[in-house]
Amino acid sequence: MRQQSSPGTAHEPLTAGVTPPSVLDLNAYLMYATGKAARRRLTDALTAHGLRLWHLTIMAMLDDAGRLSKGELASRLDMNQSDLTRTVTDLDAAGYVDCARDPSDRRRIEVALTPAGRRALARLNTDVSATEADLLAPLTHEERDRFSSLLRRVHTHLERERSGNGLAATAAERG
Amino acid sequence: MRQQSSPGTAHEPLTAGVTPPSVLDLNAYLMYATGKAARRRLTDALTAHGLRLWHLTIMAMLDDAGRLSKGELASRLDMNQSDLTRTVTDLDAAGYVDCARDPSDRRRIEVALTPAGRRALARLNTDVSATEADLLAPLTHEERDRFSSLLRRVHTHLERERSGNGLAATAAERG
DNA sequence: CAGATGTCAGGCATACTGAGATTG
DNA sequence: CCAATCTCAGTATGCCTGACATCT
Repeated sequence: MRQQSSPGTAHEPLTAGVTPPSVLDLNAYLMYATGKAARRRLTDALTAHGLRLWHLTIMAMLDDAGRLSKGELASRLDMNQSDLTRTVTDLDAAGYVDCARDPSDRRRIEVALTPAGRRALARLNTDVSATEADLLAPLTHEERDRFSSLLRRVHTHLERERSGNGLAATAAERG
Repeated sequence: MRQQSSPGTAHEPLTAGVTPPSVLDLNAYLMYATGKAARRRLTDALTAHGLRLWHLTIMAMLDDAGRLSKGELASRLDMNQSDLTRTVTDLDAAGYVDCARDPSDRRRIEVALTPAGRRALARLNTDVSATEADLLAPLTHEERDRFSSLLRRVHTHLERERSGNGLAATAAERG
């Protein structure tokens, strides 16, 4: 898998649709393309369980953070409010989450995982881990950690820029 | 990693939508999320020029590879044939590409950039570079190179897995 | 009243599938 | 006839906006 810099002028034998040259110099394109592949694989793994990507993401977030309002969920996941409403409705119907108005501010609706939701998440975890391993197959253990760390910092950066709140840089961005 | 809410059920200081905890342990999610952000920024930069993401991608690929058939284009860009057809129609109407049947195999339609297309691409390049710098802002020069290299390897891996072309090794995948 | 939160309807872009036309 | 290439129609999901209701 040497093919780093110096694409040179040489037209390699052109082994079918292997890798194009300088479009790949666009990191933005690479991020987009690999992200697309990641999404596709995750989606494939989930449809077997009758779920979609956002279902998993929301459940994972609730597992981490506990009870969250719908607005917070949407904001933390960089997700649209209206889409979140629909998706949480699905999860509620499936019995995976529980929705309840915040008594102290009745505008807010707080969402939390149910035990059934936690069990479903545990089942999904197996497939997701496999997907993950598959995605990063060409990297060594060490490289995966480095990659993960860089990704995390970029993600934190983008997350912060999006929600527009100018917080001082935290340790997260320094990895 | 999996575990109900943090011991204190109380709301943490809640520093806005900064970063969630263990959802981020999913590299697949990180790849998806950052890819989404990359796409959004690229798209924003392009709409100012009246183009969409695929328009840029196709033109960049043609700039690299020269004349390509529609099928090859779709395959190299991990794009759907039918979507490619529509997008190339746009580019043709805009005068950015030129389509011609391959005389030696009249099923194939070969596409190439026109001079106008090349000029358009050059104009886009400025905005795309800015987007790129913005995306990777938190990384140092060195880190960007490392990140880029890792991304490239992952991308190549996924690309190869996808279209099990005449390559010997990877016929196994692609379920 | 203004502002925050959530719901709903709909538009556009992307991703995918399948039928059909043309050529080899 | 079969296979490859391309075109077209239609669907599903994701992403986004705007209108509205409810609550503070």
